[in-house]
Amino acid sequence: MQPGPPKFQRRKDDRPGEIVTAALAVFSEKGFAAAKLDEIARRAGVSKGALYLYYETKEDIFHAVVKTAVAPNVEMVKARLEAFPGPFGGLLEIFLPTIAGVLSVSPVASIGKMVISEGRNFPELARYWHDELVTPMIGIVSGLIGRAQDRGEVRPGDPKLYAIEIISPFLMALLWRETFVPVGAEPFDLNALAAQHLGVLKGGMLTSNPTARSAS
Amino acid sequence: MQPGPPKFQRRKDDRPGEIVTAALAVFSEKGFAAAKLDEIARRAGVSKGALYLYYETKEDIFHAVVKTAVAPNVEMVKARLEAFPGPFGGLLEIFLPTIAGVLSVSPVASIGKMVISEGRNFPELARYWHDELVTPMIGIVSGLIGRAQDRGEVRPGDPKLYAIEIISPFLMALLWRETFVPVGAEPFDLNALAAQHLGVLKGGMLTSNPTARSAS
Amino acid sequence: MQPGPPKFQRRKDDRPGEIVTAALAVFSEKGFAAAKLDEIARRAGVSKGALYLYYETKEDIFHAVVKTAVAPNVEMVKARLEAFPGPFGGLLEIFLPTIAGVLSVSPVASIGKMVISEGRNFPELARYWHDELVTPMIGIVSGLIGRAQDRGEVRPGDPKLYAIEIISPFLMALLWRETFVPVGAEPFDLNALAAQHLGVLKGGMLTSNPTARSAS
Amino acid sequence: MQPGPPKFQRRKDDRPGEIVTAALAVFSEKGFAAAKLDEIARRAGVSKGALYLYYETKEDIFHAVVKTAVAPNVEMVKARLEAFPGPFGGLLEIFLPTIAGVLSVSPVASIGKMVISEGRNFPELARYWHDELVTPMIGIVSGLIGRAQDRGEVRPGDPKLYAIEIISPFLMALLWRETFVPVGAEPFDLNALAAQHLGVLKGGMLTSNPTARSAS
DNA sequence: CATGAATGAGAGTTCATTCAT
DNA sequence: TATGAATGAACTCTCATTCAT
Repeated sequence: MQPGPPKFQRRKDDRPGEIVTAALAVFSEKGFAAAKLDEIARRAGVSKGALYLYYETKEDIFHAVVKTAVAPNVEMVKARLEAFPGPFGGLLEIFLPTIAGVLSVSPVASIGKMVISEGRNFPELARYWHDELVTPMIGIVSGLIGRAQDRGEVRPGDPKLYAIEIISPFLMALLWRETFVPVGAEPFDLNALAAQHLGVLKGGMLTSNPTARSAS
Repeated sequence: MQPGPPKFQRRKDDRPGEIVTAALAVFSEKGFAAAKLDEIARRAGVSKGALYLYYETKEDIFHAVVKTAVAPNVEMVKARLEAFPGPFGGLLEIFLPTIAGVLSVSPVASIGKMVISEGRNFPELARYWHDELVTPMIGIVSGLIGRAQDRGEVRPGDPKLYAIEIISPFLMALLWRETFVPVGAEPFDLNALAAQHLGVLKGGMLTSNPTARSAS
Repeated sequence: MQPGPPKFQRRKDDRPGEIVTAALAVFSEKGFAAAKLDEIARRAGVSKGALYLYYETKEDIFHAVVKTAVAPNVEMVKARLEAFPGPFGGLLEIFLPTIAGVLSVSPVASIGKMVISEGRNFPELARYWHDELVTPMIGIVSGLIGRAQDRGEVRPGDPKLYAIEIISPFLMALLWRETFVPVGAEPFDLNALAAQHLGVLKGGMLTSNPTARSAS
Repeated sequence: MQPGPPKFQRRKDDRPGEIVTAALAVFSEKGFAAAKLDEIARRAGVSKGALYLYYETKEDIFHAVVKTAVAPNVEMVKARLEAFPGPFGGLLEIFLPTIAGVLSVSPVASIGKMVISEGRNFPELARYWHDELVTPMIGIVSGLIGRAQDRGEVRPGDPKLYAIEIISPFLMALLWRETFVPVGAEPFDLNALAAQHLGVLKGGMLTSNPTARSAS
């Protein structure tokens, strides 16, 4: 009789992390309701009962998954954006490809789609994302745009709507990837999108003579 | 009271239509899994058993709902877009506000969100939408853009990506409305968005001298 | 292929009654926690799911069972007791055997034991029984005793404590039957108990000269 | 500090006793099924796993609790009762208040209620209590009554039923306290009950001239 | 066609019990 | 001995689907 893997396994305190990782995968594949705790447990390598050592309910696990994506990101992005030295056009040149890259690898994308999908049934989560991630992000970008307008770099217009302009093609590409690529659609080339989007924004959002700004 | 006509045959007997209408409301409020057939039947004014006289399963009803939005729209939009006489810039001027208007009232918006939300669990639906609605629409717009590029009205670049550029802010506004407005967020002013978006596209996508080269 | 019993059976409105009857049996045999809905359903001849067409939760079924015993009894007993024409001693002669008889056949006995057993975990039920059954009953009996004292038939003393005296041997016999008889103990002869109890009460609670009462 | 005695051997190491004490509290508050081993362990100040070093199963702990109450009591009570010198009436005068006192403080009361509540599910325990505690007690009292009858102190009648008469009001008061007092009912004054009960028994059970026939 | 009571498989959750440490 | 993280069987409850009427 081979000893095989022991029935009871390690009991580390990275269990919550493993569970959240497994849950993220299952929730984002199936949605909240269709996700089975059995499968989350299996993928996390624990028994179903073990989930309840760390989380109170299925919904609680879902909350943990959604909140995972938020905390570490906002401050870092804010710091990097606000520390950028050059003009707004230069910032776009740097950051559009960065967004494209982040969306390709980060779980933020999957989680964002989950928030969109399940927001109606979990208003607290929608509110949490709105308050903790989306509003701050838009605030940061709007602020940068407003200051760029003061400097004459960006045309007149509502900075929030400009922020939407900047982000929305990436959101659409993300949803495309999650929705239509699995059924055979061609995925968008995020780098090409970033490049072409940069062109549109330079031509349509920035002023043609950025040197006209009041203080050089 | 004549015994001739059987009572009054109370309505056009558009039971399937009534069921789909009720189902659209419930599915878009709750999502597929959380929608109860009891509620759909109640809103449709029929018994739960009656649903099964017209549809085989819950999923079947969902399919019917999703397909509803597609058929009548594509051909009409295509006809109107391709019949537009003026230059591409003029077309944008007309159609951006139209898109804004349609998204405000049409069920296409709700259904689109449903497709995004539930696509993973119902690949046939994702494929159906992709094949029947999204791809044709993008094809139409890409075609217009391509011809406008031939006429020198639109800058060089991938017409499909330009199509994304055009649509994506409206998609984002729609998702914003469905996701964050219910938890207290400010909705976007779709008309203002259309106006500002038009400005960006004119500056960033169109050429400044469209008549420059009539034939390439 | 024999038709056999149809899979779906009658749908009368005496289902609640059948369920409560089955539930009474199971709850009183096993206690609340150890009673399985599977068994209640099986004994009621319905599926597990059918229970939920009539009751919201297991606890709800338990409530229904407990309340069953109360309503029809109090008023009837009160009427009969208060309509009794003769002296208190005669009333005891009639009613002690009656109590013995009722406890032998009525579900009140089982339910009473359930209330005692589960009262801690279901305070509402304890309160309900206290308010609706026990307190009224004791009130009635105390009232009779008080008036008998006024007539000089019953010795001085707290009428409520006398009421306890009257009832308690029957309660004890009931609990004996439910607790020890199933493991082989000899059951009490309720009639003999009633007779001997009557003797004790006549000698120890009633006055020796009932004719001394003020109004004869 | 001498290295001799190993540390201080912190306590008498009466773990089983501590566990039983904790378990008594939890079982009598919640009943068997609703009692959680987690809570017993917590109250006993040990880990959940430690319970299994001393007892095989939850049921085993329950057994230990129930048996606790029995052993030390029977012999002592028997000795004291049988050593009582005076007539039966005098014995009642002494012992009724004693019973009242014991029921107020001893865990026997709680355990007795547990046996009543859970007896159906644990027949061995019912049998154990019946055989080891209840039957002996009733035997002792019946014997005393029988001898008192022989001495002409107690009226004719089944001694066992007289024993029931004597005890049952206290049992009822106990169950009242456990069941209805927690939901707001007035508790019985056990001393008043003992006094009034004594009066009833003297009048209804004892003869008026105990010395009449010394030997029958 | 239409009803809605009834079904039963399947889900989330609990908790006595086990075992690696 | 002692711990407490981990297990997994069992339970209550839900709801899409079916069928007697």
